[in-house]
Amino acid sequence: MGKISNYHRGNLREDLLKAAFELLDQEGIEAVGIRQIARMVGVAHSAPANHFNNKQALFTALAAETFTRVVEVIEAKLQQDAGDLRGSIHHFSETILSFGLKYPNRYLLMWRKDCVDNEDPVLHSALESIYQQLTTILQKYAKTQTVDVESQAIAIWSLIHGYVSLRIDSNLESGRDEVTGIERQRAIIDVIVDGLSN
Amino acid sequence: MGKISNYHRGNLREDLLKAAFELLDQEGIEAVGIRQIARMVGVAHSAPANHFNNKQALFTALAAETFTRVVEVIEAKLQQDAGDLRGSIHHFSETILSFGLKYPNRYLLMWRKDCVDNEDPVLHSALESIYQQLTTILQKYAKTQTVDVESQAIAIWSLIHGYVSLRIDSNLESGRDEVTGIERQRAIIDVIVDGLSN
DNA sequence: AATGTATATTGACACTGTCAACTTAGTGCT
DNA sequence: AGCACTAAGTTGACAGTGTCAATATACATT
Repeated sequence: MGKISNYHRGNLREDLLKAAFELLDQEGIEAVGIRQIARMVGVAHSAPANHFNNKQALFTALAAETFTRVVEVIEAKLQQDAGDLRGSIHHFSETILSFGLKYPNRYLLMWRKDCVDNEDPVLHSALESIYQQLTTILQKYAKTQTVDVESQAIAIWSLIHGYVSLRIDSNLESGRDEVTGIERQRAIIDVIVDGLSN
Repeated sequence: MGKISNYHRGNLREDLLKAAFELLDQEGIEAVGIRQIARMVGVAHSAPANHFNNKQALFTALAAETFTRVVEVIEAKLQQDAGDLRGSIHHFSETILSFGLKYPNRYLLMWRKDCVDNEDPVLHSALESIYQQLTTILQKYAKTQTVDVESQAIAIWSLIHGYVSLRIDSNLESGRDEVTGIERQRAIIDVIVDGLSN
C-alpha cells in the first residue's frame, strides 16, 4: 500500500500547497519557490507545473485559500452578535488581528499585489465580503450623519489593516507597544468609535 | 572631460542609487537587482559590490533615503501650523498620502522588512520621528481623557498607513473609492477625529 | 618612484523559474 | 481486449539572479 508508483499520486496539488504553507509560515514569502516545494514533497522540480502554471498562480492559490478562510472566521465570529457598535467592531478587529499575528506571512501575502493575480475572482469576492460585513455592522449601529457609511467602512478597515500590518512588521516594538495585549487594541478601537475630540 | 577611464568614476554609488530609484518607480521592487542597475549605469555586474555589500544593503539605502525624505517633508509641512487638531492631522495625512501615491513602490519598500535591514539606525530614528510629530500634535490639541496619547498616536498612524496601503494596492477601486479625491480622505480623517458614535 | 588601497573587471558557482521533449499511467472507445 | 488519447511526472536545458574569489587598474601617500 501507500504510493506504488510516483506517477499519478492523485493529490500532488494539495501536498504542494501544504508544503508551501509550511514554508511560508516558517521562512517567509521569499523562501517559497516552485523547486523548493517540489523538493519537500519529493517530486521532480518541474512537476508542480502541471498544477500551477507559474509561481504567481501558486501564490494566488495560497492567498485565495487564506482570504476565504479569514472571511469564514469573521462570519462565524459575527454570528454571536455583540449587541452594539463597539462590541461588533471589537469582534471584527480581534478576529483579523489574531489571525494576522498567528499567520503573519499569510496575511502579508494576501496584500502582495506583485505576487498575486489581481484579477482573481476569489480574491475580489473575499475582499468584497469583508466590506460587506463592515457596512452591515455600520448600518445597524453607527449614528454619524456627517460621514457616509462607505467612508466609515474604509476608515475602520484602514485602521485595522494598518494596525495589523504595523504589528506584524513589529514597528511598534521599540517600547511603544509593550502593551501589546488586548488593552492597547481596545484603546485603538475606542479612538475610532469615540473620536479624538470627545 | 567626461569619463576618461571607467575605473574610479567617483560617484558610482549615487549613480547606482539613482538607477535603482528609477527602476523601483517604474517597474517595482522585484525588478530592482544588482546586475540590472549595474547594466543601467554601464558598469560590470559585480561593481556594485564595492558600495553595497549585498542586495539587502542596497534596499536599505533606498528605504533609508526615502524614509528620511518623508520625515523632512512632514516637518516642513507641519511648520505651517494648521491651528487645530483636525487641520494638523489633515496636514499630516495629506503629506503621507500624496507621497505614497506619487511614489508607491518607495512607500511599499519602506515596510518590506524582508528586504531591508531592520536594525538600521536611520530607519529606526525616522520612524521614531513620525511618532514624535504625531504625539506632539496630540498633546497640543487632543482632548480625550479616556485613551492615552500613545494609543491615539498608534491609532492615527495605523489609519493613515492602512489607508495609504489600500490605495496603493488599489483595493478601493471596485466602485468603492471613485471619490478618491480629497473629499473621501477628509471623511476618513473626520471619522477618527469625531468618532463613529457622534 | 614605490607601495598600498580603493575601485572596477572577469569568471565561476549554485540557485531560480520556465520551457520543451520524453516517459509513464490511467481513461475511454470500439 | 486492444488501441488511441490524455493527464501527470521526469529529465534536461536555458537565461537569469546574487555572491564570491581572483585579477587588473588608477589614485593616494610616503
